[in-house]
Amino acid sequence: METALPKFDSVFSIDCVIFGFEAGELKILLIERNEEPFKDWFALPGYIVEQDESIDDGAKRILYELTGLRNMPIKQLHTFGDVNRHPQGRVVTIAYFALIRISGQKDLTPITQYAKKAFWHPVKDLPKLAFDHTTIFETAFRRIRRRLNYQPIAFDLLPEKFTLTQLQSLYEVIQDKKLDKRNFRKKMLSYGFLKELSEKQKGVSYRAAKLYKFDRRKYNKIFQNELNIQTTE
Amino acid sequence: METALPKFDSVFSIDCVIFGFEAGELKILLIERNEEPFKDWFALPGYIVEQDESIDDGAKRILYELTGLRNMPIKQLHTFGDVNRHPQGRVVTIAYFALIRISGQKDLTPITQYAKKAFWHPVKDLPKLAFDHTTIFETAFRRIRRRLNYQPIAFDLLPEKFTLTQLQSLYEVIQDKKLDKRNFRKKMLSYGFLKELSEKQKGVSYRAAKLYKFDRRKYNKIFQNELNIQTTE
DNA sequence: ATTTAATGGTGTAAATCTCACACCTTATCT
DNA sequence: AGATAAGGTGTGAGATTTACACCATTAAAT
Repeated sequence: METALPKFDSVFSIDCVIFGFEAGELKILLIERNEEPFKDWFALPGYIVEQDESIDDGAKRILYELTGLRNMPIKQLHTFGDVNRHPQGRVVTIAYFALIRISGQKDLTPITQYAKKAFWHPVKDLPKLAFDHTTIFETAFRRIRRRLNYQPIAFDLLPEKFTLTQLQSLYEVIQDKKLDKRNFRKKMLSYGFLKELSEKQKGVSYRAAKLYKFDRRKYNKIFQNELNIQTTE
Repeated sequence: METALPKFDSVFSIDCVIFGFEAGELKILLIERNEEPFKDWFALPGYIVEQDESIDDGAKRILYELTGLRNMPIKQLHTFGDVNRHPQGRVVTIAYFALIRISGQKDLTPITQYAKKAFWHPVKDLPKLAFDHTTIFETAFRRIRRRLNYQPIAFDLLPEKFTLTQLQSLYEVIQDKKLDKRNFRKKMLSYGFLKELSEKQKGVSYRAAKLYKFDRRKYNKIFQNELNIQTTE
């Protein structure tokens, strides 16, 4: 038996749901905890916020310390504040989420001892997570599913240069439904914010596809008039 | 000079942005504070959460105590956690919002001494508010503006029986643009969730309009298949 | 009784968007 | 050369969106 853990009196923590896309699968970042409670469990990267940092800054710092990912473009998701969500007392957690390129990231090395490791795990077939982290994940997943329809978030998950097939399969994975190839391409290209490159895909054992880039400047120009693109929420 | 206020060490508060519609104007509920800091200022109804209540419960309690409104259907908006947003120390605030019927509410009497009074104020021409409450309001307003396009939130603001003109003018006020009368009516009626009553408007000095009701059961039946209607976020 | 003022209530046609649907092309591998 | 695997393309039907103007009804004023 271990000694009782200290009790918290009203603290806030951050938990991050970081999405990535790799090998045709949507994944999130998990850590393996190295601390009680829930020692050795898998969990979302999260920790307690300091007194003298904003929650946004804290979220970035915590994500960095637990996973080695610096300065990620995270956004606030939702705050979870049930009385008994944390066994050590009153811990209200502010959840953040981000969609990032897995490919561009070096290794995931926790800077602190609180996590043994950090790793990508497919969202299909997630293990049981510590605390109420499964609920937090589900909230985040619902959010990006909806948001996919009105914000260009897919491009954050893809490599800088991507094929239309990759883009389509990402949409299919997030929304869990098949899309029609011709209609999908027609629509995507009609927006006018995809830049066709002269390069082609490499290293595939079949006809190589054209590569495209997302042109954010054009996107902003096109959609600046449409009612309030939300950027921080 | 007054004595220094006590310093807070990591507490959470709730602030509520409660929208109403009256006399053709969109309004929110404000209180006049009766406590330092910002004594005598106008502010969103808000206070500090207790140790033993969830943030959702706390939000309902606080709204009740400050305005006399019981058991409102509030939803979480966003959490504001800049370090210096509260002069007394670290107070992270979780903002909630709701859209309600002004007409059905009795008087707004604060139960606690912390507010001198509570009252409706048009969102056009809001006064300077305490803390970062202006920012919180703006976030809430952006949220409902967007949401109006995909959720039936307008009916929460209207009386139970309303005319199509009232409904249209509410849309126009929230989105700050004129809509075409024929197209608006055609579309609203095409959804099939408005029930035409046999009653007519009363007490107007011109031709009385037909009254309608929002039929939530029908709405749910019609939209149950459409990807995840978000209810709690 | 008539007029005025104010809002209620209605339809159509053009343009755009959405959706369903199938085959040839290109590159690589054997 | 043939097999394999994905790349890439167009059309027509139906639904939705948009622009647009006039008569009807009621109460109040004269």
